[in-house]
Amino acid sequence: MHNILMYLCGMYSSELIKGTLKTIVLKLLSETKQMYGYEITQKVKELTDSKIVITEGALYPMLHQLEAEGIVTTETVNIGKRVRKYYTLTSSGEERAKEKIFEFADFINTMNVLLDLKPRVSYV
Amino acid sequence: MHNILMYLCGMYSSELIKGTLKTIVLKLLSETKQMYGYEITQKVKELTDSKIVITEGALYPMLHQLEAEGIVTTETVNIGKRVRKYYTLTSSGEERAKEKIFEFADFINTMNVLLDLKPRVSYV
DNA sequence: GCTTATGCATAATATTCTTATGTATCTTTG
DNA sequence: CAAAGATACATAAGAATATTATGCATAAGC
Repeated sequence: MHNILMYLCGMYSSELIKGTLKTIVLKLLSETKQMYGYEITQKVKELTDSKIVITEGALYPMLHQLEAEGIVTTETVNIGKRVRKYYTLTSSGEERAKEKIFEFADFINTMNVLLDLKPRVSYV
Repeated sequence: MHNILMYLCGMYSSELIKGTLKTIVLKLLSETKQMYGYEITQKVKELTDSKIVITEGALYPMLHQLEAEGIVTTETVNIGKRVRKYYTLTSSGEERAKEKIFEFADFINTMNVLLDLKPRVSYV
């Protein structure tokens, strides 16, 4: 279904989203301090009107990777009989988040030039 | 080298570029009517100050795929004893190019909201 | 009670790119 | 004039990153 409708029913062809997951996660964590996986998926869905939907099969391995790299630390909390795993940026993680967001803003500007889109994006 | 320097020496972490190759190629073809592969790699390098460098290992298979899908047609031209393969958008290819560029502009806007970047990008 | 939502996780597969390799001609430069 | 670099195509092996499918378990809504 490669027509105008696909943009109304809330999906990008998946290849575009590829590569932005880490940036999105780091941005959310840099704003909210502490989030758990499921919360991240819902927040992204909400903020993008379901245009970007993060799958759990992509998110959880990514979070584990960030933890292994020392970008985030985790805290497991019991909610009734269920478990919630909260993720928090380390100080090096906050640095990494800034870099990633700056990089993305710069990338967008480059793409705008290439595709004749306007105007430029700034991240301050 | 995850620091500010990597943005000056002209490289994005490769995952960002992933997914944008088809959009870039279709955009260039929609402007220049007729281009050959090597020309595309050089044009992108030039327009982006070497920030985006398309590798041949990615480009040629993509062009072949576009041809198989009827998005482009090819014309082989002899330059001396060498061969050049020119690619031209079909009419359905021109339609596809517009869709892809529109989709990307929309994606950028969504990401801007998500990442608190401003302002919005418009493609008219 | 049954369905949906919440919440974690992993494995198999698909997609898309990088890196490496191969072939061949043309141009520049010491 | 020989070597190096640029031009021009192509494909294969491997890496990275995502989707889809599956699994388990508790909580909430109807």
